[in-house]
Amino acid sequence: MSRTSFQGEIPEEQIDVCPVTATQNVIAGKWKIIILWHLRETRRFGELQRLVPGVSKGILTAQLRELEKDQMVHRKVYQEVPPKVEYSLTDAGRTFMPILESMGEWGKKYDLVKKSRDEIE
Amino acid sequence: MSRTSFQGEIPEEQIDVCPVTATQNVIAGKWKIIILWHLRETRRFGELQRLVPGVSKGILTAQLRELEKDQMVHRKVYQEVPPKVEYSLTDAGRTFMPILESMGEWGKKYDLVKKSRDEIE
DNA sequence: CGGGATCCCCGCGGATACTG
DNA sequence: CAGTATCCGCGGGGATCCCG
Repeated sequence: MSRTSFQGEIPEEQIDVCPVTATQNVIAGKWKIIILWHLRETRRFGELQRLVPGVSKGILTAQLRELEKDQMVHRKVYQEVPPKVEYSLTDAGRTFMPILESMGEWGKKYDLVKKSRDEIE
Repeated sequence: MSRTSFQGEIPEEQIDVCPVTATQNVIAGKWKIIILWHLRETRRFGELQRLVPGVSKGILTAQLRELEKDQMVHRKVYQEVPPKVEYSLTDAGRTFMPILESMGEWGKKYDLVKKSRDEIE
């Protein structure tokens, strides 16, 4: 009777066995991809907020904290007044850059395709 | 009638000028990446549901519909009983495959790094 | 300047039942 | 087999206020 598993039930050991899903989990979050993108270069917090249009402080902080926890982003605090914090990519974050660049390239071409199709319709 | 000028108005499509964000919008959705991944090969609906552990029929359908709308996935219906539907990648979907493969590769290495760090702590 | 703490909302995802 | 239709809940994201 306990042999049948319900939808949504996944054996613990099989969670994240798929590398693609593991990656998905890291970049899941409305702003994470664009944040990582702008972190090609070291950025200060306020700078980052200006670069990512539409995000609020609170959410930007939250997403950065998660990226930190996932060891994608490094946070450097300068003990001075007024406060200064710099965000940069970790090693793991840097190895992800080629993917982000590919996504950028793909996004450009995808946009062109979509627009040409929209003109037809 | 008073035609409102374009001053101050931002055309919808210029909001997403950033190609990376455009890509983000396409793959946003809990299951889309792993779905696309399994669509390297043409798959039937039920097959897809077995390959993506944890997703329900309804949600799987919804995500596939969105991918269809974004011209990433093609849906082929065979008019027969019992019903048979095959999903495959469109041209746009196929051009996205290299990125998914990179994500898979990255996910493997990322997993190793995380596990080695977890052992230390 | 770079946050933390709260409150709130809505929309995504999940469960179940039904269908051609 | 491959879906719809419907209800529901939860949590991610947003707004606002406060703070060192």
